[in-house]
Amino acid sequence: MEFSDNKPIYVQIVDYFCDQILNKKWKAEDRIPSVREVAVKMEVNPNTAMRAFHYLQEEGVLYNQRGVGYFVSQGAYDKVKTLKREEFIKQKLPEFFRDMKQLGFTCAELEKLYEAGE
Amino acid sequence: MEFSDNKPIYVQIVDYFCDQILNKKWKAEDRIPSVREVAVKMEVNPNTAMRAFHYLQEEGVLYNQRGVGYFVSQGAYDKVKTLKREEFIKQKLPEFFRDMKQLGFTCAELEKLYEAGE
Amino acid sequence: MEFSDNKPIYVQIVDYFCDQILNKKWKAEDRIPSVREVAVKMEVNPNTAMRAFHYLQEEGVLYNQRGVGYFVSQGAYDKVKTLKREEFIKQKLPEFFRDMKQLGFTCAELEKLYEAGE
Amino acid sequence: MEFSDNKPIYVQIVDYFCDQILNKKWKAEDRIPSVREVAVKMEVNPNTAMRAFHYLQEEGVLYNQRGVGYFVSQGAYDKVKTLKREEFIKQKLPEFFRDMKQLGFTCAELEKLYEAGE
DNA sequence: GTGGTCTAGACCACC
DNA sequence: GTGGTCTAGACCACA
Repeated sequence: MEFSDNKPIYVQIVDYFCDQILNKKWKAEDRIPSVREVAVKMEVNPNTAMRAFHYLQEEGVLYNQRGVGYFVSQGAYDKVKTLKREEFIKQKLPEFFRDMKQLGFTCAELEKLYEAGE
Repeated sequence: MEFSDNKPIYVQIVDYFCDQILNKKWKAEDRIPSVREVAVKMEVNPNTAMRAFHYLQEEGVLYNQRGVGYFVSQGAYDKVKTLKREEFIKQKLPEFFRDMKQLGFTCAELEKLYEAGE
Repeated sequence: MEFSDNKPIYVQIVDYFCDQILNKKWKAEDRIPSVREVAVKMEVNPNTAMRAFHYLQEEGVLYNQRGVGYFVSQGAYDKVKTLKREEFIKQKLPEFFRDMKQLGFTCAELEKLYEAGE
Repeated sequence: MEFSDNKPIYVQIVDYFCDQILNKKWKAEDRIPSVREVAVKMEVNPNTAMRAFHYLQEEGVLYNQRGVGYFVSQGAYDKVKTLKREEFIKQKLPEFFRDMKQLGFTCAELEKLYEAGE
C-alpha cells in the first residue's frame, strides 16, 4: 500500500478499512486481519496499524475479542456511512465550494476535469 | 484573526495573504505590513509571522527590500492563482469527487446543500 | 564543530551536510543523525539545526520519513554538486577574477601562494 | 547603480569608491561627491550612503572637512590596495581554492570559463 | 523515539 | 524603523 504525505498514515489505514466496509467487502461479524498482518502487508510500524484499530474501535466500527482478534461491529456499515457523511457535509463541502468559487470554477467544469483525470 | 486548529498558524497566514492578493487588495509593488505589525495584529509570535513571509518569498509571491520591508512581486496574482489552482485540481478535487460518489451524492445536490448552509 | 562568524550557523550546517555527501560519507538512502543529535553534537539549538534540515529538504537533497528521521535522497550527490558548481561559477568566480586582475595577480602566482599557505 | 543582494549596500558603495581610487579616477585631495549627491544618484537611503563614507573615513581613505565635504586622503591609493590585497589573500583566496579543488576544477579551466562569461 | 509548531525574548545588521 | 538569526523551552502528532 502506498501512502500520501498529506495525511497521517494511520488515518489512511482507517480510510482503507472504511472503504472495505462501505464496499461491503467486510461485513458485520467478519474477523479482520490482525494488527501484525496489517502492519506487515502495509509495510507499516505495528504501532501505527494499532492506532487505526483503536480509532475504529472507539468509534464503534470494530470490536475486539481478547486473544482472538478484531471484528466488524453490527451496524458498522451505517455508522461509517453516517460518520463520512457528516465529515463530508460539515467540513469538506464548505471548504471545497469556497475554493471553487474563489478560483472561478463551476461544478460542471470540475466534473469534466475529474472524469478526464481518472 | 481567528485560527482553526487543523492547519498550522503560519499556513493560515499564508492563506490570508494569498486571499488579499487574489481579491486584489494587495497589488504588485505594494508594501505589505511589517513582520511585527502582522504579528501584533494577528496576535501571533513574530517568528510565526515571519515563516509566512519566508514561505511566500521562496514561492516568488513576495520580495524583500533590505531594511525596508516586504513587497508584492510582479505577477504575484497569477502565481498565486496558478498555485492554488494546481493544489485544488491535483489534491482536493479527486478526493472530493471520490468521497462524493462513494456517499452517493450528485453535484447538483451538493450545490443546493452548500447554498442552504451559507 | 566550530562556526565562523560571517555566515549564519544554519548555513554552515548545510555546508557541512553537503560536504558529507560530496565526500561520499553519506550516500543515497542513508539515515542521517536526528535533529536533536545534530543539535547536541554541534552545540546548537535544535531549531537552528532544523533549519538546515528544512533547507536541504526543500532543495530535494534530503527527504523525511515521518516519525523516523531524515534520509539522503536519490541523486543527492549530483544535486549538491550541481548546486555548488552553479553557485561557484555564477557568483564566486567572477568576483574572484575581477579582484585578481584589479590587484595585478596571475593565476599561477595565486596557486603558489595558496599552496605555501596551506 | 544596481546592487546585488548578497552584500550589504553600503559595502557595495565602499567597493565602488575603492574602485574609483584604484582606477585613479579619484586622486589624493580630490573632493568627492557629497553624501546627498551619492544617495540621490545611487537611489539609496542617505544613512546608507553615510555609512560608506564613515567606514572609509575610519580606514583613513577619506577625510572630512567640516562644512565642506569629503576628500581623498594622501596615500589613499596605497592604503586601498593594501587593504584589498590582505582581504583577498587571507580570506577570499583560501576559500576559493578549497571550493575549486572540491568541485574538481583546475585554474586553467576557470580562467577559460571566466573569459567566456565576460 | 522522531520531526513540527509555537512562544518569548534577545541580539544583530542594515536602511 | 526594517528583517534575520539564535536560544530556550514548551507542547503536539506521529511511528
